[in-house]
Amino acid sequence: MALEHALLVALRERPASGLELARRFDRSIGFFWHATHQQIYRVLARMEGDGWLTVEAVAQSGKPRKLEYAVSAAGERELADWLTRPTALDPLRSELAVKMRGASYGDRRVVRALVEQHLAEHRARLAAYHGMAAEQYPDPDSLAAADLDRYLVLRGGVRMEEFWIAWLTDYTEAT
Amino acid sequence: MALEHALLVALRERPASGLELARRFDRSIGFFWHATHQQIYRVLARMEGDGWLTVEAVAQSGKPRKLEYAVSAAGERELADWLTRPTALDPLRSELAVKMRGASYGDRRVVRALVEQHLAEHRARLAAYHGMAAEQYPDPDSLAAADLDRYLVLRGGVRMEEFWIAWLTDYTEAT
DNA sequence: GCTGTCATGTAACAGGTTACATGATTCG
DNA sequence: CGAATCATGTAACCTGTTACATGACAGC
Repeated sequence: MALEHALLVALRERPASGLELARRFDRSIGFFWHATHQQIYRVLARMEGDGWLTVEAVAQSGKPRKLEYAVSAAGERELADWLTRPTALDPLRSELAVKMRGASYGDRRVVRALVEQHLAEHRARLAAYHGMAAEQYPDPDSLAAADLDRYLVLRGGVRMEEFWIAWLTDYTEAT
Repeated sequence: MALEHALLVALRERPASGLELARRFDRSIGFFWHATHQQIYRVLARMEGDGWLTVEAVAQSGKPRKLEYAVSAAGERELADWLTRPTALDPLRSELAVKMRGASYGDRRVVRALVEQHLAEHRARLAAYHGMAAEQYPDPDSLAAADLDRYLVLRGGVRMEEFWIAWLTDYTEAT
């Protein structure tokens, strides 16, 4: 499992509650990882039981109290160790690709329309990522350490959307 | 679930046994979908129970008999219907991206080495895909219908590997 | 008879999704 | 009071992975 380690990275960047983590996973880190709040709560509880995290109840003005998690020394060791372990190539599962491949067994025009819809959504995402890059990293050449890492992963998100746009455009032009 | 539908596509292209499907999923269709033989057997049995597939025991010379599955009329209807249903954007989960983002919480040089190893594997895959394209589709401009679809998905596989190579190269040059 | 390959499976588990439940607090 | 938002969780289910089991057949 790697959600645990994605959470360790997120919590080392900044301690947070379960819901805050879920929201963060819908943005920055979420280019390449996603999790629902239900799953996050479950995993946080287990990690705290394993001693990787510490919890603290934090009162908030105007909102219910939240449980803020932070990485413990044992969690830091686990994260550092995990970072050195080899990783298999990340498999991609694309339902859309299966539909593109099987288009001739149904209505090709509908499949083409689905592709065009995805294309529009990927274009919107690309624009959003460009906006985030311009806002959060106005001067990319002067970045270092953790800031540089975050920027480079955002660059990956941009390239990913460019990949989808290029491929799906290719498809619509050829069909 | 979409493994069922990926199997319907694969079996409409050509009836096959469970193990043959598993092998096929490691190649052509496998750019964007993967499944182990254990999972495939389980799903095939359920699909046959649902009436989407027919089975036939086929004797082979020099090998044990195999169970060959083919798509039934009900399966064809289901596939055609699924092809018209909208699909959410395919989420990508990348452990390597999490490691890149968290590199500063461990040994950055080791993370960099992992990235270089992935880079080499993606280069090898790209070469393999180019080889498949040259061998199976020597004249892409004259393709139509199912052959065109398969070629366009292979193009997607090529673009995918190019995405990884561009991004990971980017990363190694910046760190 | 042993090893390797082909072929089909079972069982236990881990990971992830979906639907629902509960309570605090603010705002109209 | 009712609706909306924030926050934490439970339960049931589905999907996918890992480890193991079984048997047929070929070649040495």
